[in-house]
Amino acid sequence: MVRTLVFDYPTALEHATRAFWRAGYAGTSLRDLLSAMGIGEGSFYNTMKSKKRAYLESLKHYNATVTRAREEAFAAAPTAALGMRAFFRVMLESLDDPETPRVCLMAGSLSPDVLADAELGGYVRDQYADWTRQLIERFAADRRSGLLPESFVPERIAPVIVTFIQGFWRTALLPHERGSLERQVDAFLTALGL
Amino acid sequence: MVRTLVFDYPTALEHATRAFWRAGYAGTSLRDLLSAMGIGEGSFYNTMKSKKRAYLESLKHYNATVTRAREEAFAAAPTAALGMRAFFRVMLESLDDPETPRVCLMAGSLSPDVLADAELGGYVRDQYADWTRQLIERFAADRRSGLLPESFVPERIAPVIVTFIQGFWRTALLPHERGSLERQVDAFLTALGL
DNA sequence: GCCATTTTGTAGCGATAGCTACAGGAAGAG
DNA sequence: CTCTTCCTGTAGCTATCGCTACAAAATGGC
Repeated sequence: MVRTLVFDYPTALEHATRAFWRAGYAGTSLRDLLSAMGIGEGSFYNTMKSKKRAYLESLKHYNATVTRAREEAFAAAPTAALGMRAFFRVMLESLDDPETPRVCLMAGSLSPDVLADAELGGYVRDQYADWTRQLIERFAADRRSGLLPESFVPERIAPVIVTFIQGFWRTALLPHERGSLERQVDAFLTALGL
Repeated sequence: MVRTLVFDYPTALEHATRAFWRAGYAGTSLRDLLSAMGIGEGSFYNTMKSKKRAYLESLKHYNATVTRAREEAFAAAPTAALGMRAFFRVMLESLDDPETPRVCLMAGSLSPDVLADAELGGYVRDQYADWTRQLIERFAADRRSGLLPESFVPERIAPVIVTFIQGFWRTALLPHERGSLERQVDAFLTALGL
C-alpha cells in the first residue's frame, strides 16, 4: 500500500444511500451523487466502479440498517400479529420525521429501470422472495401455536401484505393529513385478522 | 385556415399514450415518442407544445379508455362487492395480453417525477381523490341497501383498496406464475368482506 | 529523502436529453 | 393562378448524462 483513501468509505456510502433514497436510481445523477458523497469522479470510480454498483451497495446498506430495523420490530413482538403492527408503526414513524424521505429505497427499486438491469433486478427479486418467505414462516409458526386461526393461510396472506406495502409507499407520496395512512394500515390489518 | 394537418391527431395521441404506457414519463424520450407517433418535431411542437402536455393528454386519453373500461365493469355489476371483483378481473385479464404493458399509466404516474410537476401532479391527485370518492359512494349505497353489513365502513375501506391497487401494479412487474396475483386479489377482497 | 504505487482533481469524451429556428412546401381564399 | 397562412422536416441549439484519460499529489517501504 502506498497512498491511503482520504475519505471515509462508510460515511460516503451512507451519504450515497441517502441520495438514492431521496431521488431514486434514475433520479439521482452522478453529479448529485458525488456532491452528496463529497468526493470527485476520480475517487468514485476508483472505489465504486459504476453508478450501478454504487446503487447496489446503497441498497445493501439500506437493507442492513433501515429494513433491518423494521424486521427486528417485527421479530421482537410476542406474536406475528403484533409484529406486523410494530412493523408498520416503524414505517409510519419514519413519515413523521421531515429528515427522512417519504419513500422506501427497496420499494422504489420495484421499478422498470432497476428491474431491467440483470444484477440489480436479481438482487431486488431475491430480497422480496426472502422477505415473503420469512413472513410466511413466522405466520405458520404462530398458527401452529394456535395464536392464529386455522383459517389464516400464511401462503395466501403474506404476499397480500407485501403488495399492500408497495402501495403504502406510493400512497405516501400524496399529501395526507396525519393519521390517514395509519387508519388505512389499521383497517387493512384488522381485515386480515391481525 | 390554409393548410390542414397531414397526420391524424387521435391516432397519434393513441400511439403516444401507448409509448408512455410502456415506458413511463421519464422513460420515454422525445425521440421515442416521435417515432411512435410517426411525426417529426415540427408537427409535435405545433400541436402538443411540450412533452409534459403530451403526457397530460395521454393520461386523459388513457383514463377515458382504459380506466373507463374498468370503472364500467365496476358500475355494471349488481353489487359493489361483485363490482370490485369485476374491476380486478379486467386488470388481471390485461396481464394475460402480451400486447398490453404490465403496468398502469395512472399508477405509474404516482411517482416523484410526475408529482413534482404542479400541473401533472394536480391532475393525478384530483383523479385519485375522485376515484376514492366514487368508491366510497358506491359502497355507502350498498350499505344503505343492506348489501353490505353495518361494520363495513366505506371511508375506511375504500382508501385501502386504492392503496392495494398501487401495490398490485408494482407486484405485477415481478415474474409470477399465472394465478398468483389472482389469488392475492381474491384473498384481499375476501378479507375485506367483498 | 527517494522511489514505487495508489489516490485525487480536472478536463473532456461521445451520446442523448428536450426544445427551437427556419426554410420550404402544401392548400384554402380571392 | 396567386397569395397568404400554416404545417412540416431538417439541422442544430444548450444542457446534462455516465464515464474515462491522465497528470499531479500524497504516502508507506527502503
